[in-house]
Amino acid sequence: MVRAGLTAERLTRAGAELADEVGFEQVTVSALARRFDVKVASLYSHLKNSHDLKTRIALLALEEMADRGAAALAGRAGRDALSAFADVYRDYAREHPGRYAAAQLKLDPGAAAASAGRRHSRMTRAILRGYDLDEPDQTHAVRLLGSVFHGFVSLEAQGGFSHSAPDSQESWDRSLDALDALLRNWPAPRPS
Amino acid sequence: MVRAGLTAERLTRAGAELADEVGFEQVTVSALARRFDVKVASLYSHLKNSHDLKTRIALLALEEMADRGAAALAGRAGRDALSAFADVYRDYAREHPGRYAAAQLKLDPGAAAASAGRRHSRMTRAILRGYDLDEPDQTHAVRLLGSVFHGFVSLEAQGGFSHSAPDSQESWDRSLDALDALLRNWPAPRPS
DNA sequence: TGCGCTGCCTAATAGGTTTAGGCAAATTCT
DNA sequence: AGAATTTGCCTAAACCTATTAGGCAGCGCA
Repeated sequence: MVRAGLTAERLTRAGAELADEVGFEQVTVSALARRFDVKVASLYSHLKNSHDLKTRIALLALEEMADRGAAALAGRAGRDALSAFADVYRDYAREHPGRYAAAQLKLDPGAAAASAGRRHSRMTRAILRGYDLDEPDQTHAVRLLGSVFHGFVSLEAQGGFSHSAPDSQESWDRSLDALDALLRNWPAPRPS
Repeated sequence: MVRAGLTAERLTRAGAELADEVGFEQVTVSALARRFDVKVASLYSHLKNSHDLKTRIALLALEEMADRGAAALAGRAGRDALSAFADVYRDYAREHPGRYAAAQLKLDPGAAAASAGRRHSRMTRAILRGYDLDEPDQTHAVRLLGSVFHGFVSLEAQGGFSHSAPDSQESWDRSLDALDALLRNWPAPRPS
């Protein structure tokens, strides 16, 4: 009986591929076992449970996006950096829809702390170095940017923008123009 | 044997409550049957299948949000309308996390057409009447607003903004300030 | 060469999904 | 009212996923 050579890492990678193929929802310990031509129970020596698998895929996706983000930011600033960084999320979601969905998993505090979440917010903050914002406006802007990136990408993936003109690519470009203009001219809190 | 009086509508409403209580992921035909103290198979005269149930909950959530949105917009314009409308999504997601999650379900074309999706985009467009935007910028702005609303609310729900100052409420207010400023001063496409 | 650890297996339990077919309650007709 | 019919919930069964317990064989090392 030849051993399959299972490890948590290989399972996670295969799980990520599976997610991209059939959707993150359909990622199942059983399907993964089938893919390795192995009995389901065998996976439980490497994974705590199904949720553990999903969490690992989420962490992988967050790392991969962070890596791409870092590469995109290298040597860029201002609107250039903004655009390149934003495209990282959009492109990643298009190439790896299952992984992107995984990254939206609500992580428990332990996993969240071990995740690339901090890298993401640090990189977003780095983009703002090209603009003139002090705390706490910088944090507000980080959150706004994150919201736009995630919101646009996920509405687009949901099909929210399809079947209606103009092309969503155009809206993406113009939204980034708009964010760039906004960051260059960040408004003071309005008097309440 | 007393009849339970099941209907698709009652099941949908109960499913929505269940979603808010235990999370949309955990909404299951079995759990719903338990809640009505009825055998699982009985639900299949009212629901095509599990996916049908989820779709109905999603449609309900979209309708409810659209209703609230319409109420919020009545008699308001400009920044007031923007703020009230945005709060509809955020408040709804906080009051009804399971329903809000349901509303993110990717609908098949049939369901999407029958959904309140169009109402949502028409209302968002109505907000822009308080600003001076022509097509196609209006469409771009509609999409950007939708992205911010959904993105912020869902990152917040995921816990993305917790455990770090400042309060996410503040970022929400300032983001709306920013959007208001942006819409008042929507930039032309930058020369490429 | 044999010892032990590790990795994958069999077996079993529990719960969710879905279909087929039955009986009784509710509704309609005479 | 009583009979006929429709409808609603049930039993039964097949199948899938998740998870745990315990077994045996291969591989690494002495």
